[in-house]
Formats: sequence, structure tokens, C-alpha cells
Amino acid sequence: MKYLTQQCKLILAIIQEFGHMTAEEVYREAVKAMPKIALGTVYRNLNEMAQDGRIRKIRVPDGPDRFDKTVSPHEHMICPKCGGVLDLEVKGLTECLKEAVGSDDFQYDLSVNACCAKCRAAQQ
Amino acid sequence: MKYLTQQCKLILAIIQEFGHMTAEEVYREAVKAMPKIALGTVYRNLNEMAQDGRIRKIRVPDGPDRFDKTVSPHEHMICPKCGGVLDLEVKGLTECLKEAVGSDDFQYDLSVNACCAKCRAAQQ
DNA sequence: TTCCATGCAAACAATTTGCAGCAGT
DNA sequence: ACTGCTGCAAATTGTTTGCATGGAA
Repeated sequence: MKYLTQQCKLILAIIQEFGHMTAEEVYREAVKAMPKIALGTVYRNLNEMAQDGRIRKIRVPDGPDRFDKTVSPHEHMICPKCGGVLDLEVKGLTECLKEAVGSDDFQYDLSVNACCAKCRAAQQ
Repeated sequence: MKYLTQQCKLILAIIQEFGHMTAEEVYREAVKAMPKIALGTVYRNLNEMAQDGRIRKIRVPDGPDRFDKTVSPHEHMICPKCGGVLDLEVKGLTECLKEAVGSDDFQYDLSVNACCAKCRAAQQ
């Protein structure tokens, strides 16, 4: 990504505004401001940005990948009932990982499958 | 899965022998012993088994899902250079997660992206 | 004998890619 | 002007599914 295009700016702005979006969702939002934008462009930009560390790519079990504005290491909780994605803070995780990997040079992706508070309440 | 079929037994045996296999890899191995087995059957069985907790499904960034014989909670390290998947033990992780989620009822999937020892050595 | 699981092929979803033309520097 | 990025559509990849039939209990 050498040039800062309109599409690039738009996509980044959308990710900043909302969070944990799929490429499809970003695309649907982007079309509102730029009707001729292509889904392929959205994918290309999202992947490029994820590579550059400007955003984060999260894999969700049994669903499309999502993209997150928060770059700093943090975790995600995925609710199997409603499919929602929530941020989660796991204290002491980085230290545990450093010890296990034996190096500081790593990235990680942690997703926890658990019912969110809303669904847990609804279940009763 | 009510019936214990030949295909089911074969697939389970393959997962036990090798580890961290993609559905495609399991299929290629299965065909050797059972030439008429279908890829769809492999997928159906793997997913069924993962659901039942007999094996584990692991999501790998930018690659097909893999299936693992080890059911007990453990983590994976994925080497960005060679694409290899290694088991990893992260001490104290479960405790950290229990605290963060606020419940004992959860599953999780942690994958760490870091160069494996082999690739780290080769890089020098 | 009763269903479930299989094989097969077609459908599907998510994502990537080739290429001609447009846009950013 | 140069070159990279876009839009478009077609291609790929990974996975699921409908249906007739063979196999397990």
C-alpha cells in the first residue's frame, strides 16, 4: 500500500467507527459512501492493513473472519448463542505466553467460546 | 453419530496416528485404505467428532481448519515461515481465563504466531 | 428390517486473482 | 508520466448439502 486512496481512508474510518466487522459488513457500509466500491477492494485493503498492523484480523469459529480496530493485544469472547463478539481482557496472559514460547517475538489470537451475559440471563 | 462405521473408525485412527491434519490430508490418507471414501464423509465425521469432543478443531489463520487428537486443553504455535503446527503448553492460562470470563463454562482456542526453532535457526 | 451414514455431485460461502483503466504522487 | 490501486467478473478454496442406496444395529 504505497498510495493513500479514498477507498483505503473510507475502510479505515468504518473499522474505527464500528468494531469486529466482517469484510461483508464493511463493504455494505462502504457502499453507502462510495457506491462503486468493490468487495474485492475491501478484502484487499483489509488484508493489507492487517499485514501492516493497522487493524487486526480475528478468526471466528464457523463464521467469516472479522476485523478489529484495536491493535493492542487483547482477546475475544464469542457467544455461541447469539454469535456476538466481545472484547475480553485476560490479565497475565502475555507473561504466560512469553514463558511458553521462549521469545518476545510473537503474535497471538485467543478466542474464548462462552455465553455472553445477555444470553446467560435469557437462558434462565 | 449413532452407528460406528468403518469410515468413522478409519478417520479416528488416522487422526490418532498423525496430528494437526487438515480434512484434505485426512482424506488423502483415508483413500489409501478405503479408495471409495468421499471427502464429504471425512468432513461429516470430523465435524461430528469435534462436536462430541472426541477430537478438536483448530482454526489456523490463512489456512484450512485442522483437527487434533489431543482433546485436553492445550495451545498451538503456528510458524509463519513453514506453516507447521506445534503443540504448546501455557502454564496458568486456564486460571487467567476463568477470572476473565467469570465462569468455568467455556472453551477456547489460542494460537500463537511465532517462528519455530527450526526456522529460527535457518534464518541466521 | 429399520434408519442412519455413505458416496456422489452439485451448491455454497468466503476469499482471491487477472486484467484493463483510472487515480495518487 | 509512472505505477499502483481499483472495479469487475471469473476463478479458487474450503466446506456443506440433497438424495438414492448400501450398511450397521
